[in-house]
Amino acid sequence: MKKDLVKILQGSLKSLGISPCPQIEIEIPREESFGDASTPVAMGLAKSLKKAPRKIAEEIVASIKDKNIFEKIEIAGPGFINFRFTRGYLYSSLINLLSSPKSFLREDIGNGKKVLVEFISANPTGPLHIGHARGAAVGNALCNLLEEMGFNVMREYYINDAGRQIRLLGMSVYAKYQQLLGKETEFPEDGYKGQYIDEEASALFSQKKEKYKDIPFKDCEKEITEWIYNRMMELIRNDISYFAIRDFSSWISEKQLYEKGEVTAAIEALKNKGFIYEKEGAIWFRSSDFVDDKDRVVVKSDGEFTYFASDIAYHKDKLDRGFDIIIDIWGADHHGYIPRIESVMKAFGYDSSRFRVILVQMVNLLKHGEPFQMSKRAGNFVTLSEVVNLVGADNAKFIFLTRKSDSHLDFDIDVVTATSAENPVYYVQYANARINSIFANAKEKGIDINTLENTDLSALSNTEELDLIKKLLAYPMVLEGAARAYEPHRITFYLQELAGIFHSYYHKHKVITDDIEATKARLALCEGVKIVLSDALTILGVTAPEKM
RNA sequence: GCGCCUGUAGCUCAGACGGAUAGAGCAACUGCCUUCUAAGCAGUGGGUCAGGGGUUCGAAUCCCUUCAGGCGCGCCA
Repeated sequence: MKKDLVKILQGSLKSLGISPCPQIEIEIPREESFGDASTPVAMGLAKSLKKAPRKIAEEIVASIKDKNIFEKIEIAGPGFINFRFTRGYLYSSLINLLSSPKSFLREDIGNGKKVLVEFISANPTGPLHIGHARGAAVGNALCNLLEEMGFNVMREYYINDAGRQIRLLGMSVYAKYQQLLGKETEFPEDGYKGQYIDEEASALFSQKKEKYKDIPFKDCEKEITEWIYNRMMELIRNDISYFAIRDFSSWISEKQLYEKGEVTAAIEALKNKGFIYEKEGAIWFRSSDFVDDKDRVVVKSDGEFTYFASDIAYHKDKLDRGFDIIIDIWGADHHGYIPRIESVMKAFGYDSSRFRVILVQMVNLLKHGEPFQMSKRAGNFVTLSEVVNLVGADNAKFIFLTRKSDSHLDFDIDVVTATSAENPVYYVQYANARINSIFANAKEKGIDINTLENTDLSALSNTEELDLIKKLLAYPMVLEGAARAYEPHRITFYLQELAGIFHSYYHKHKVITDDIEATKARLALCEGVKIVLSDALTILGVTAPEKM
């Protein structure tokens, strides 16, 4: 729909001698009387052409050559051009959707551009929690979306396996293990205290028995941290797959960045560019030359690298791999890091408009409107797997995607588990299940549902049917907007609207009747709805059950 | 103190690059299962878009400012 309109308008503007051709916006007016689609393009041109917008609109309309897909074109308000499509156009569009869904629904805006999306990237020191779950849902959906829109997407998880934290984890397990063996051992001050640590210590014992009994930590540190690291990574991978997040295409280890000398090399590279200096025994990066408000230490005066140093190396590594667009998905509590990483990107000469951090806000877990603390299984936080057990993966993902990622989210267990309209995921899935049920019914009656794309649709004539078709035609625009803005939540809202129109239609009109022509036309419409519902749900990473 | 995010109906939130009379769900109230799934549908009420100023043909949207909430400001990770 948008494609067709833009093409027509471009031709029109060209014949009027307007160049360069401005970006042509198409919107779906919320008011039915304003037509099926609308463009404000004349208003945008008013300034540069020094003419009244309505006058320009008139000229544009007059110069449209091919008017046969329109029932009506009107100029309204301050200068909108409103289009009303003929039924014939709607029918043939629906046929196109049925016969080749992918090419009809997809606007290739990616052109194979290489995109890197890094998300979750939780420290391998424990199970994933509810905050990670939101980032996972957003990252997964965004990757799916971009991939569908023609980008070449790489999904990446960065593992902070080099620092103090992983060592602390090892120490915590070691201490618990010694305690199991009846040896009084001091538990590290900032050690990990979750119950999972106890379990890991028991597992260590049942696997290695008394191997480390009288061995001081420093002598078995390497073995134990490696052991627990592998266990934690397995735990995280399991959590990810339990949440039905698509596999990552790459896992980058911080430790390996050090081992391959990338950290030193990255700092060296910055030094060669003159962005590194020494002060008070430490090594600094001149981030304040760019967008940061102060310079940042990369090597401490005791000779240790800071966490930021490996981040520099990691982002340089991303740049070196030649991505056109680099997206980091972070918890909102890390927003203070954006300027320094942006500074790094700029220091390496990367156009920072191609780097984007998406912040995912905190999740407030509630039950019955009250803050909800779950079992202390993993210390003080709620784990992802517990959430999945409680509310289901589809449910949780959908809820996470019903907000823009940078707004706070109240996640109320009662609301989320309610099997009612309070719960949008069921509402949408239910529409799909109903359609399946209609098809099952049709099949039983011996109606051929395999060749619906050859159906004569002229029986589709009531408002609800035409509205449904128009809504389907708007779907590619939603996808495009969501992809350009990196906002998968727009799809969620669209889905609720589409499902709403369908439910209403379903209730008002019976699909299968004695009128075989009308029945087939309506089945074709249902097929269109089904295609779009399942397409969108798939992008969001949510299943579309056949039956509910 | 500085920076970032948020503030839209009683509640939870949408609002597309500045566009037309500001939207949805829930909650409240009224109806609808002999008919393809009632996890559904139809209807009613509900607003100073936090307040104030500015930019322009036009502002919930952009700029300034005040207020409220959250987060971040380390040679921590």
